[in-house]
Amino acid sequence: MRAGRPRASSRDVLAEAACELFLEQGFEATSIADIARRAGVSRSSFFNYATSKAGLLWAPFDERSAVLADLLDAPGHPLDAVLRSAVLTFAEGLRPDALALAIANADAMGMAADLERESAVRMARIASTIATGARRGGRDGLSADIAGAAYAGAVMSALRHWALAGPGTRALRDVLADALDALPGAVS
Amino acid sequence: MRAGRPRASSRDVLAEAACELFLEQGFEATSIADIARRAGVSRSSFFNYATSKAGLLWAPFDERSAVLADLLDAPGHPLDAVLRSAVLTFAEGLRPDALALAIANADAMGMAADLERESAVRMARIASTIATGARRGGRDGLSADIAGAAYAGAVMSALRHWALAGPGTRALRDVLADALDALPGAVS
DNA sequence: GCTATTGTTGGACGCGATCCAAAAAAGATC
DNA sequence: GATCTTTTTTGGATCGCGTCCAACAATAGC
Repeated sequence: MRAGRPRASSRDVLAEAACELFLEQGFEATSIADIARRAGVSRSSFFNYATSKAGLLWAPFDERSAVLADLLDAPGHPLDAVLRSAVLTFAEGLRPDALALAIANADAMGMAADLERESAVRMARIASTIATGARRGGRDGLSADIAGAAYAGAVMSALRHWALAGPGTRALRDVLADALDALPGAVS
Repeated sequence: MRAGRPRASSRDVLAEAACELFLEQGFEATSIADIARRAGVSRSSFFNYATSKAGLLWAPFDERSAVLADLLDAPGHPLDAVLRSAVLTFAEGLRPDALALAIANADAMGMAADLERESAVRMARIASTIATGARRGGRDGLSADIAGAAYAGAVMSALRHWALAGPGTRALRDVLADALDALPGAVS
């Protein structure tokens, strides 16, 4: 066992409490103190589990994004097939339950504006990650940027469709695979 | 002449003052009060010219984005050629002087993180705008999202390259035209 | 028990952003 | 030129986010 005081809660508990409150009062009207109180921890402790109110639901996504970056940082020339498999691996370990709930109930939660901001940041981050990978694969800067953006668009589109259809319906990986299949020919 | 008290400043003046301070002290260390003071207006008045500290430099870009949305909202089926010309029109009226300065001096200004966030939001917004246009042009949702993201990636990549090369070097429109030429074949 | 380690807690702080009522500066009307 | 209307400015108040820190609590290993 690891030494030290055990954690009093978990990020999932925090995220669940947050979703409840977002549904009851809306995103804006819910303060960090509210979330912490419902989860049974102090406001200070909230920041041991998440860096911000908006980032709380995106934590699983961000962790997988770091994995994606590592995959594309490995030696070897990332061809299109490598990019595709890396993105699929990224999606396989991804289980963004609370985030899916938020996407599906964005209007009821008053989260449309926040989701736009936060998903935009993630999309750009993935685009940049893939672009640097594509550059290492020999592409010039411009088409690498475009390819990265296209891949990132496919990822976010798949995430949204998967969440709207209900996470139980299909595996996120499969939805994303379909999206990646649509990549060639999307810009003709 | 229009009735009422005349404006005491302008957004450009505010943006210029902001850039100076960002270079001197860094973005984080510069408060809105600082910017307003240097521009000779009160802190309250700052919000008559910009909605936020981060948005100040992006105001010209946002105005042209609204124009782009209007162009793609016009009747008629937006084919690829229409998308392309709309995006070029968007860029022609765009004169983001302060923004270009910030992009070129992002490190010296300590604006890397902020630029990532703000440009991500703009990129996603353009992607969404173009995606809805592409949908109206007959594409299915998925490839419309991908095409929108690819176009948006080209726009932001062109903006960055144009700013880094120095705004006097080439017209933004021409840089963007090259980027749009790279669209087909970027995802092969 | 003692110590090292890890987490929790409350409080204080600065800043971004919103809101509002009061005041100031212009044109319009007579 | 006095008054009215319109537009903008201004200061102050308020709220919440996010950071920082010192004190305290709980666990493992010795």
